[in-house]
Amino acid sequence: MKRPTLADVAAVARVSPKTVSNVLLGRPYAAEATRQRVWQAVEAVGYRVNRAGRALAGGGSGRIAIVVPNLHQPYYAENAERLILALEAEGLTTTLRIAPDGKSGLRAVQGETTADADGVIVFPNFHPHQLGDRAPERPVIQFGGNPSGLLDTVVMGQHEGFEAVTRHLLDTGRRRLALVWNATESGLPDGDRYEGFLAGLREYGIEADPALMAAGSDWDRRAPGFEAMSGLLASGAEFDAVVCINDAVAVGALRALRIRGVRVPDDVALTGFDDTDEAEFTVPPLTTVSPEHQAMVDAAVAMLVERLGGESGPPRIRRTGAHLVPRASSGVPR
Amino acid sequence: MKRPTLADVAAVARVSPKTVSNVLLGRPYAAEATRQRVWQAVEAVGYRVNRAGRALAGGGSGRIAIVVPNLHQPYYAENAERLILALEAEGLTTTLRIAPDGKSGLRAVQGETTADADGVIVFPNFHPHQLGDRAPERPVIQFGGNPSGLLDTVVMGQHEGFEAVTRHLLDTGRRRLALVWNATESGLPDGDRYEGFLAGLREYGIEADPALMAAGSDWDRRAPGFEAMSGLLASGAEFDAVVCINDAVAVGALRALRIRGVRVPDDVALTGFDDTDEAEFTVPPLTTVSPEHQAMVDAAVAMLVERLGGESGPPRIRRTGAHLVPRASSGVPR
DNA sequence: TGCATCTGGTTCAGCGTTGTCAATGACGAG
DNA sequence: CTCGTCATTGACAACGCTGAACCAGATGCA
Repeated sequence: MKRPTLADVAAVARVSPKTVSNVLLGRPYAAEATRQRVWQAVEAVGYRVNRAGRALAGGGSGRIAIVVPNLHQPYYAENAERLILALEAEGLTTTLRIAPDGKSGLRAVQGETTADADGVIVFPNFHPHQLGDRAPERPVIQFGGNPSGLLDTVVMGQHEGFEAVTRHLLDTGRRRLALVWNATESGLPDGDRYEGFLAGLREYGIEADPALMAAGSDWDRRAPGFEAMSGLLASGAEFDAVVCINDAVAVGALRALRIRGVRVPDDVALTGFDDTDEAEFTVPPLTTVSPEHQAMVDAAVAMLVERLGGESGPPRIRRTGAHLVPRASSGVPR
Repeated sequence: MKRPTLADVAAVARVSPKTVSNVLLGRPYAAEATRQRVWQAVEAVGYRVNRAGRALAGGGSGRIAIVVPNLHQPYYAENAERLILALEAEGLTTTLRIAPDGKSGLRAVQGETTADADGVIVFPNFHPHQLGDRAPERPVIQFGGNPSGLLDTVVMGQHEGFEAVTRHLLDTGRRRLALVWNATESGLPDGDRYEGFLAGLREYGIEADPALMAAGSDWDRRAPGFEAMSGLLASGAEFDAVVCINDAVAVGALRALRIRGVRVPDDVALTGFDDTDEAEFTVPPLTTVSPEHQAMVDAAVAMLVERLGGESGPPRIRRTGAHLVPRASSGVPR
């Protein structure tokens, strides 16, 4: 009982294999009657394309590579899940590639490790300039991060999100806001998130205080969150709120605060960014910003499908919104 | 600049394409000198196999489908990551399939949605008897869960793990142990985990108390953990420890306890199972059981590779160990 | 010396699909 | 009535690779 092929369908529909192929691919110039016969025959024999054959013949594999730094961080896992489901809904199949460092991420984007895919969606962990100056041949969509001008990119509402969370803290009476950040090349915060933070402060006429900024070594939850927060506490700096670059870091920071006996939110308020599942279940639940992940996923998949459909032109940027999700970790002190 | 093919390599090595193929596949009967020439030529032209071609020709796609119910639950995400990396180390590529319910899980195992894979590793969320009575044609490895006798299965140390955690609670003075469980068909706890729990109690001559058992609706962290725990608290039952079926459930339970003002570990001890990343960062950190995930992953991949290598015979079972990871959530009350 | 066997390699066909291009037939225009 | 045109379909050759079968030369053995 072998798997049926195009020829089997063709025999039943009394047309040539090529015509079946044409109908399946939605090519024009196929009489309505033929079209129907073919689809019925497909049903009848239970045909499903052999991707390998199609790929060999030049029709594309229908496979998309999703490149993530890891899966143990909820942000990546949750969005990988959304992407896989959204791509499957488009009839595309997926392959997940783990690229822990910038180098492997780059190789994946450039096709070295993703040769069997028609397109790539990448969570960037490399610096854009490493891409060289020309775009890759296959469609590559960058999911989040700062746009480089080389790749189609979905940009989340980082600026407005951080502005909102900053204002929220100021609105609720906090005044000395610390920052727990990822390490950057310059050693100082930068990018849209920081700009949003500054914009929030500006509304209250407050200056950012470098003494209240701690950078972790990585985006991983433990290193930057726990250690950076511990360092900040040890420095003796005084603050009544902590803005973290993301939820993972905030979870680490929360633990550091706890160990030191600092009460959240009574002594300091704490906020994250991403609205991952775990944020709802920390103790206390974490105030965060929802970057509207589903909208990001939809935008990424839409751009990819357009590119696969032959759309050309310069790299595009799609922006999605972000909104504050206030929870107890930034509650008003008793 | 097309991608080089076998023929290109063959031209450089001055042999036939087939010989190149043989060398690449590690076939016997190839002179050492030829072998070397071929490998050098491969290097020289930068050849990498075209999987589509190989798959079409019957050589297998080298692709393994990993079937998980979801990725937002850390247990699945973390192990999917380990599996992907382990499989890549074997030169296999992976495709992740999300099967939220038993039905889709079943279809994935039976090949309906994983036709392009040479083998499958599945996190079971279906009942074994649904498989019918004959094993699938492709290698399928079951990762965790209860062995059915139909699939190669990696069994984690559930019994010993739950026995250990139960004894740990009893050793530290707890006496009335509640259970927050997943829903089963019978509505009562069952399986190795429950047996382990009972075995632990038995050592202290304590009977399990049905009034202290709460079943959630799902394995997802929110439903069973939070709701089941809330229900148990509302029932007025008295207990000084809570054994949860896994970390995710424990995280939900922790929140329910917190909301009710129950202190952990002062009023009640709380334990999980899985040793997911988040267990280390809850407040307080969660006592749990490590099922030695890496050993499970290694066993699963080893069995799969053996099967791909042509090994036949009846379904096998590989058991891995488990050990207690004591943390503050089961600390001795002050 | 003659024949079987082994070693190292080749030739050929075909896997299932699609692109190219040619073929068929109907139909309207001149 | 003939020809050109258009809509529709089919024949054929690839795509890159591997299995089966085969071949040439070297070796072993009686």
